[in-house]
Amino acid sequence: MISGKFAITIHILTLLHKFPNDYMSSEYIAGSINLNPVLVRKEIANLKAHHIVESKEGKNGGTKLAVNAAELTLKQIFEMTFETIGLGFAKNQPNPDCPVGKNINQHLENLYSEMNQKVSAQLEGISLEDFSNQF
Amino acid sequence: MISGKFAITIHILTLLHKFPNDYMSSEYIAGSINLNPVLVRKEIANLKAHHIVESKEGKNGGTKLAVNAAELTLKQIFEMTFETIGLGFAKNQPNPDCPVGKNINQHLENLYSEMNQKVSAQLEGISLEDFSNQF
DNA sequence: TAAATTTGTAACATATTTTATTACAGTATG
DNA sequence: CATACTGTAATAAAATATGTTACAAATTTA
Repeated sequence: MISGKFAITIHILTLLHKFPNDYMSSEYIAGSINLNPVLVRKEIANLKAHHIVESKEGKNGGTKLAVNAAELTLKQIFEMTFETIGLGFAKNQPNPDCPVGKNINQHLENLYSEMNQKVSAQLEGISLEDFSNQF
Repeated sequence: MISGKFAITIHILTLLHKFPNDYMSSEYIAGSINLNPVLVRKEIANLKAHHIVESKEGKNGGTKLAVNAAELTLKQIFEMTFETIGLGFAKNQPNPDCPVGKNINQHLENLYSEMNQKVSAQLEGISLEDFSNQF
C-alpha cells in the first residue's frame, strides 16, 4: 500500500479521535473507509509500531489513540506513512555517460527536497485535533 | 505513464536545451534516459500539443525546443505532465453514512490544494534555463 | 471453562497502473 | 529509391496496490 496510506491512516486516526472512549474494531473502521479490515489492521500495525495507538485483542477488543491529538501533527503522520513529496523519477537508471543523464536524479532530488521542506512546514502546523475538529 | 512523467519530460527538455541547434532523435534521447523511444515520442507528443517543442519527421528529423528556455517555468512543465501534489486518497468511496467518511475526501482535497499552491509557487520561480544550467 | 469476538499475520489472488515491445504507415533527406 | 526518422496503435510484460481467505492467539463474558 502506497497511494492510499496517508489517507487511510488519517481516516483511522480521525475516527479514533472522535470516539476516544472505546476500543474500535477494525471491522467498524473498515466500514467507514470502505476497505478490507485486514488492510486496516495493517495500517494499525504501523501506528502501533510508532506508539500512536494501542490495541487490545480478544472480544470487545480494538484500537484506541495512545497520544494527545493536539500534539500529533500531520507531519508525523506523513512521515509514518513513508510518503515523500516529489514528482517522481524515471524508472531506469539514466545513462551515466551523458552529462544530463548522469546528474538528473541528483538535481531532481534537490528540487524535491525543497518541496518536502515546504510541505513539511505546512503539515507541522496542523494537529490531528485540528484536522478532526473540521468534521 | 504517471510516476515518471515529470522527470522524463524535464530530462527531454534539458537535453533539447543543451543541444539547441539540432533536431534530436527520440532514439538518442531515449539513450540518455534509458527508456524506450516510443515512450519518449509520447512525451514529446504532449510537449508538442503544448507548443513547447517542434519536431520534424523523416530522415535527420527529430525534435527541438520551440520556446525560450528562460521563459518556460517548471510550474508549466508540472502542469503539462498532469501532476498534482498530494498524499493520495483511499481507493474506495468512503461510507457516506459516517460523518468522517462523508467528508474526509473534501478535507483531504483542501489540504492538498494548499500543498499545491506552495509547490507551484516554488516551481514558478525556476525556469528550464535555470534548471538546465545546473548541469 | 466454553462460546464468542477480535487482533495479528501469512499466504495467496485479483486488479490496476506503468513501462516495454512490436509493427508499420507516413514523411523527409540525400 | 534507400535510408532514417516520426506518429501511433495494439499488445505484452512487469510492477504495484488492493482484496480475500484462513487460522492461531488473545480476551471477555456468560
